[in-house]
Amino acid sequence: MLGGMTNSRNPSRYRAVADRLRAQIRDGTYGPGALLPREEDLAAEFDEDRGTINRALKVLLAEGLVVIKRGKGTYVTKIPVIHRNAASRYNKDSRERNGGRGAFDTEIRALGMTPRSDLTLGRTTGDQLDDDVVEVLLLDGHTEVVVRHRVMYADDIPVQIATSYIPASIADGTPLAEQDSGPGGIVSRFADLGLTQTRITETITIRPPHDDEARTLKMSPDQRLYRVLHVGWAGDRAVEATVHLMPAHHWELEYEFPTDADREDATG
Amino acid sequence: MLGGMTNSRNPSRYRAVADRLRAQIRDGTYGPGALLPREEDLAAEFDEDRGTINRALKVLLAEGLVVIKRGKGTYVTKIPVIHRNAASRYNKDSRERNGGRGAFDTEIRALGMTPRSDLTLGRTTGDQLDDDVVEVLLLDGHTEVVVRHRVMYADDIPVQIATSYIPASIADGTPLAEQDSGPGGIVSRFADLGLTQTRITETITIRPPHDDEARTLKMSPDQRLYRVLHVGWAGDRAVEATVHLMPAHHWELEYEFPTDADREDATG
DNA sequence: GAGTGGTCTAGACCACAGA
DNA sequence: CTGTGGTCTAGACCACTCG
Repeated sequence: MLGGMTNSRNPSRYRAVADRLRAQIRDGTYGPGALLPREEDLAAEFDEDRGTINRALKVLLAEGLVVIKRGKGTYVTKIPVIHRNAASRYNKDSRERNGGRGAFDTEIRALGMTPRSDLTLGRTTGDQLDDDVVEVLLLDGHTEVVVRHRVMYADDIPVQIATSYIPASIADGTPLAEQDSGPGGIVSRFADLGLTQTRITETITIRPPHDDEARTLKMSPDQRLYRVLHVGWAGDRAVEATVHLMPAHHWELEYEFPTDADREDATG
Repeated sequence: MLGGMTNSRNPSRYRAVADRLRAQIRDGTYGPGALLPREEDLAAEFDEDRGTINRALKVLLAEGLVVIKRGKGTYVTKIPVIHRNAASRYNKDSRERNGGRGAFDTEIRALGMTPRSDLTLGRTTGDQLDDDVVEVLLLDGHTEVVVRHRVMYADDIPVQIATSYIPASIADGTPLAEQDSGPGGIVSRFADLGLTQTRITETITIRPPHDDEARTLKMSPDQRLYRVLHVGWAGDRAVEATVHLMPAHHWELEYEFPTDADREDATG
């Protein structure tokens, strides 16, 4: 009575268990924040080996549906999905509308949660940066960049790491190199410097977290994060690059853009 | 000699094995398309149990680094990352530049691969559609929509499912309801109808594939796909919604948009 | 049928949390 | 010290591929 499968839909017992638990989470049997029975009890309930249950819970963990606390138990995830609208983040109206708070604050408050963020300032050269950041900022081994490293929380749960890189030649002597970048965020500061960002590009990839990122964001290695490389352009010059790391299961990303019929280069 | 860990970086043996194999894939020890040794041999090589090796390979599978073919062996993934630029896809210049071929063709040919796609036409009512599609197209239980379902391949490897929904009231009697939607893709057809899409919104989420999607895209349930809900707006009316499903490890998504300083509603 | 991966089991030991 | 999850093992059986 080993191995085997029930049908083609559920190739394995642990996936079948995962499916059943997932359904129970969705239908409210186990609501947000609820503590699931311990694995041994689930094993008895489903008449499976504990190993099978453990594997099933790993599936749900990878999907971000549960949070497993070693030594304590397995809980249903609390956070709703956070919506990030890229366009409105960099829209002047929006920036001023929310009273000088950043876009992140708005996103989190929209969910009735409390935003918080920790900022660390630093500087470095291209050696230790991701290749694409180096490339877009035209860095060589010597050029220094100011690093603004932010860890963002919603109700004390870490939901994003955002690291901005600004060439020191631009940032030095401005609020960009200071702890408090002032109302409206750094985009407004660039405008003050005469470096109005007219164009934004964002490149999205998905990958597992590195060890340090997993620690900071309290993620399992089986979970995935969005890596968004955000670049602000003043003309053809990249004046700022920011890498956003967000647990994929917590976020939904939205983009909005005009087609060429609506742009200056439209011909018809 | 059971359990245990080597250090805090590699909490478990299977992850350590995964790390070593990942490194070997990156450094070319096992190049694209290469066949890895069978699990039993890897077990001997790393002096681990086969179960541990199997678990390590599952990690790499979930990351999309290997393709496991039951009964045959485990191979290093061949496909490079495909780049999708949302803005240029819907730019008239680009559409005409590539000789009437769609954006997908361009994306795949840019990698030296051969694109192919299968189109299935159908129609349905809102009942069976995703909630967000129903909502944006203002569908009720009766309104019919034309469904254009495409499965796209690169060198015969499935890399995307794109399903477009167009209200029948718009599509009927036009090429939109036909097998061949004509040069420039359906966006050009909308323009012909006087429904020039002036604005696009795309909403991105990550999730595991459903069973049928996993089969079509040859994905493991542990892998993830991007779900991009693309909506074309003519004024305030959504004239088309397309759901793009793409294995996350195969794709990189790029967006480009002007800041308000560059838009008609700019005040300063 | 032989070869390869997929999974299950049952028991054991480790690591972290908390009283 | 107890409770909970994390992992490893060794063996066994199943499923898919190919000759």
